[in-house]
Formats: sequence, C-alpha cells, structure tokens
Amino acid sequence: MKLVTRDTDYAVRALCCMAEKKEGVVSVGELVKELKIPRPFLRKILQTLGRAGIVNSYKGSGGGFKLARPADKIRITDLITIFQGRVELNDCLFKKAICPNRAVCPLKKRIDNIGKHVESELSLITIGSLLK
Amino acid sequence: MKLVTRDTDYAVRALCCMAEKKEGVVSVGELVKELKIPRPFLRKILQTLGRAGIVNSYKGSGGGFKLARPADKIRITDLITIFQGRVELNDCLFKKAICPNRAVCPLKKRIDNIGKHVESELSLITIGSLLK
DNA sequence: CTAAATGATACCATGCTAGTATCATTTTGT
DNA sequence: ACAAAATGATACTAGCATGGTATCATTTAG
Repeated sequence: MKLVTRDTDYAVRALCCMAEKKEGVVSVGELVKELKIPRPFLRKILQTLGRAGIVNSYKGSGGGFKLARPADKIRITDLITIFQGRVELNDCLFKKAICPNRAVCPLKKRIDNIGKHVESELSLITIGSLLK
Repeated sequence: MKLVTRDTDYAVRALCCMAEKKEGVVSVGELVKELKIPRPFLRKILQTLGRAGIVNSYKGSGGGFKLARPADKIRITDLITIFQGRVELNDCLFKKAICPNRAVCPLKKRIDNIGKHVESELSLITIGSLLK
C-alpha cells in the first residue's frame, strides 16, 4: 500500500535540493553527488519533470535544471500525478456493486471519501513547505 | 495507488454474502453463483480467511464456510492486513532523510499522519456496516 | 571543435497481482 | 463400504508495474 513510489520520492528530494540552491541551474551530476541516487535514473526523472513543466532544462556545457516556478507552488500531488497517475485510492476496484443485488456499493463510497481526504491533505504539502 | 487489492475486494463481497445468509454454512459453489468470482481464486481466498480465523470451515459433503464472529466485528483493516500486509501508506520509503543534511524527513511525518487517519477511518468500516 | 550537458528511447530484472491446477483429506448419504 | 461433495495444502504461471540501465542524438559554452 504505497502512497508514493520511488521516482516520486527521488523527484521530491531533487526538487528540494534545487529549491535550496535558490538560483542558477543545477546539473544532474551535482544532484547525484548530494543525493546518492543512481545517475541514469535521476536523469530520467528530471527529463520527465522537464516535460511536465515542473523544471526548465538547459542543454549544453554548464547546463542543467531549474525550478520552473516557486517551490511552494509545486505540490506533492502534482508529482504523484506525473509519476503515478491520478491521485486516488480507489483505482478501478469496486466499480460494480459488491453483491450484484445491491444497487450501489457502500464500500466504494466510503473509500472514496477517505481518498478525498488524503488527496486534499497531500495537496497542502509543497516543496516549499518541506524546506523548513 | 491501490488501497485494496482484488483478493481483499472479493473477500469483502464473499463475507457480505455469508453475513446476509445469517446462518448455516455456505459453500464456495453457492458464493460463485452469486458473485461470479473465479472459483479456484475464491477457494483460495476462503482458505486464507479460514486460516486467519475470520471464517470457520466444514469439510465434506454439505460443508462450506461460516463467519467465525459477528459481521460487525470484522473490519476492513483486518482483511487488508491478511491479504496485503500491514495497513500503512508509508511502506519503507522515506526512511532516510530527504536530503542527507536534513536530520529528520518532514515529508515522512506528514505522510505518516495522513496514513494514521486513513487507518483509523478504515478500521471503522466493518462487514456489518456494509450490509445497509 | 570538443567537452559537458540534456533529449529521446529502448531495454531489462525482479516482484507482485491475479489467477489456475492438482492431489490429499474429510464427511455425508446410500 | 463407497461414491460424491466439499475443503486443505500447495505448486505453478502469465502479465504488468517498479526500479532501474544503456545508447545514441542533439545542443551549447568556451
């Protein structure tokens, strides 16, 4: 029962590091040194973040990545959505009634409500709010 | 991001059916007819529930299964624990600090809190409470 | 023009989910 | 006694997701 996967995790760490640097671009190499995350994996993650518009990228010598917006405008839910798909606990189960003779599945409703709560709590967590 | 897996799902449905029957044993065959769950899979699930003490089993012709305790004493979290392991959202991630230079990972704490909430909400849901 | 960086993409190992398949054992009914 | 009907135990399997690796192409600073 995993709320965040490893790529989301690494993305959070990398973004925190980048946010702390305040300005200038940060290369994958620098991040690898600080975070001890496997380099090719981190590269892939940053490329994904780039495509998603979370970071801007700069090619060429001296290039790297930079947050595309303020750290407190980047929510954990944004990252979960990018790496794990839509934030919801339900995920296709319980689409039919629990027993065929029951019109609406009560369990689904209750799990949905719990999921809504989780989602709203998570969306309050931003990279900025993790920087202490 | 799946809160319940298919075996937990099926277990819930089967237990609901059994609870509705009120008394007497129910065989896998009967459950399969009502629930349209693949027979061998449902058998395995019920055997697991038997080992876990959720249902009692009766072998031989005319045998089957019966709830081992009242329906409202069977919580969803019991079933999740049986089929999916410990109920927690955190699952080994974020065990170290996000960045090595940060003593305690703030994200872990916040996710833990959300997890606690989910857990306590889930434990309020019982088979009995799903029977309308 | 070369070194240092990212872009795009294809590949791979492992583990988990969602089952299937079989044989052994127990119990009821005749 | 014996057959039928049920569960017990257990081994196996296909497909998919996770957590990566590996390569080659492209861009840019100096």
